[in-house]
Amino acid sequence: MTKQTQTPEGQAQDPQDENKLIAQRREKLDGIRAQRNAFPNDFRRSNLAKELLDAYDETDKESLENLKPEVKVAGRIVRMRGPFMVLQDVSEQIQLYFNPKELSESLLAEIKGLDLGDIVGVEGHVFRTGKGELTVWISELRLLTKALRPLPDKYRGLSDTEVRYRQRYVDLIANESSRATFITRSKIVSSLRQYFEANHFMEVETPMMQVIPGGATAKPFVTHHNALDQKMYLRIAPELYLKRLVVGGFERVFEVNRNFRNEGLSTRHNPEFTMVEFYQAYADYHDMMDLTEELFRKIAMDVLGKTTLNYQGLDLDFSQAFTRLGVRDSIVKHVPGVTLEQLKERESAAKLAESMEIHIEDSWGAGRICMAIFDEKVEHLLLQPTFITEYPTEISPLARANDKDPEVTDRFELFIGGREIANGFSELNDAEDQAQRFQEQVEQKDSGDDEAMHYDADYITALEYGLPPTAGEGIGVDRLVMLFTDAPSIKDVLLFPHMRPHHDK
RNA sequence: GGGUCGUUAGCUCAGUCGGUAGAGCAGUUGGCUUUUAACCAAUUGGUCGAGUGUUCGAGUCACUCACGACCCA
Repeated sequence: MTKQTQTPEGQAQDPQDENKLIAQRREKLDGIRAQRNAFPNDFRRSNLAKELLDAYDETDKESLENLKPEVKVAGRIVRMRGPFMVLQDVSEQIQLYFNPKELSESLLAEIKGLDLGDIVGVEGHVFRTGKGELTVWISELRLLTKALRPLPDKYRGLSDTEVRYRQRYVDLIANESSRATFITRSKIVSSLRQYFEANHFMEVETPMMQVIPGGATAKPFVTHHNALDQKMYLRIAPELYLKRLVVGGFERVFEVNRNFRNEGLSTRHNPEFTMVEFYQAYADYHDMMDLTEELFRKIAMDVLGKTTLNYQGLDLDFSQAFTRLGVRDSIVKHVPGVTLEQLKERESAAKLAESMEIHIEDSWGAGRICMAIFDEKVEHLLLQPTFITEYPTEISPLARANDKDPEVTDRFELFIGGREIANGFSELNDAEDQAQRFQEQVEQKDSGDDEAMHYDADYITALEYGLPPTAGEGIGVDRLVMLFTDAPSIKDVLLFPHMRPHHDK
């Protein structure tokens, strides 16, 4: 918008901040400014690079010489080699060629003044070079935007992870693999939407800023509404709002959006992350598990064209039915020497946890102790897609208790590659039971658990109007994308991951 | 929060035992002009993350801090 280096007096503000490469480019830009509009916006292209590469894929050199298709392309110059340049647009890269002997002096000067990173509009005809590469023979070229900063290494790209995350725009210019990751992410989200829409789910948007944060056990971010002089929270989950909508009669709803949890950062956690959360009336958690399998297969087919993939060396197959296993059964299966009997009573479960050096609290029941054992000993072993079911009621305050065993709920979590990917359950739709469970959460909060839930009176009121028997689920989109893009860190699938700010600049 | 490793030119990286800071790419100049990391010749470019200390002398050793990566909790 403004010329950063120039004060009104024309003095350089911060000369030592400018390296020589940038200074040279600024000089070129000043020269252009003196002659004409340096940032014209009247060039319109006729074709994307990929359209041309596809259209003439099978056309040989001679046929192209007869056709001489006239085209206009636009994009960023990412490589120069003698009379050749490579232009990169959103779709692909295409080579440009100029013959210095046939060009006007002014056009030759325009080309000579180009730097890597500049954005140009080109007119010319498509031909094939001696080596067979489809190329646009430049007859006209205009600089559309001067790039003031040099690009990373043309061959090795940008590998500094910190710069890749902080300056994603540079990463996207320089690294094809990064572009591919985010294109895949977009396809996955699109595929999700298609699936839910095809199955008569309605997409909705519910509050991201909430007065009572609910729907999950997590620490929220706190903010403040000035006009209302009111404390507000960034949502930790949309769950309670989505179920209000099912009460209202929207029997199938879904939302793809951000949640915010005030936790540490890791290769699996970002403070804001994307979930798709969905609810279906007249369905139970078995239906949700079936739906999940179907959804994963669709996404795999849409994104990869097959139902198998390799994640960080691990072969995954979504075509087979996912294993379904209770929490206790999974412990018995994966931890040698543990019996089902040991896990049923609090006393024996606590003893077992102690022998494993797993920290437990006095207030915890057998179920919660089992979860601690599961988290420590089993979760990371669940590599192939596995639904773990029978979550204890004491840690599932929004889930429907099992009809036969009220100590556990009709809930599941999906694990793939040793990580939690999804969480779903038959919803608790008994308003009185829900009120009591909220009350227990409040007691836990009072006794120091800052992740425990608030009492949401309006949600109870909604349930009192009647929530039809419903099941719901949330799937972590970032972790899903990690699987499909073989990304080791969540930061690789977030365009702008949260980074600690630099202080010394 | 703890541990390990990293931070050197615009980018990617070397830098030996503590003794004048290097390469490739990018840039500049010239040549070449249907190349493929184009090529040939010449050449510019450094607050060695920040700071303190040890030393005659620190990119190098010690400590503190910042940021990042990985592992652990």
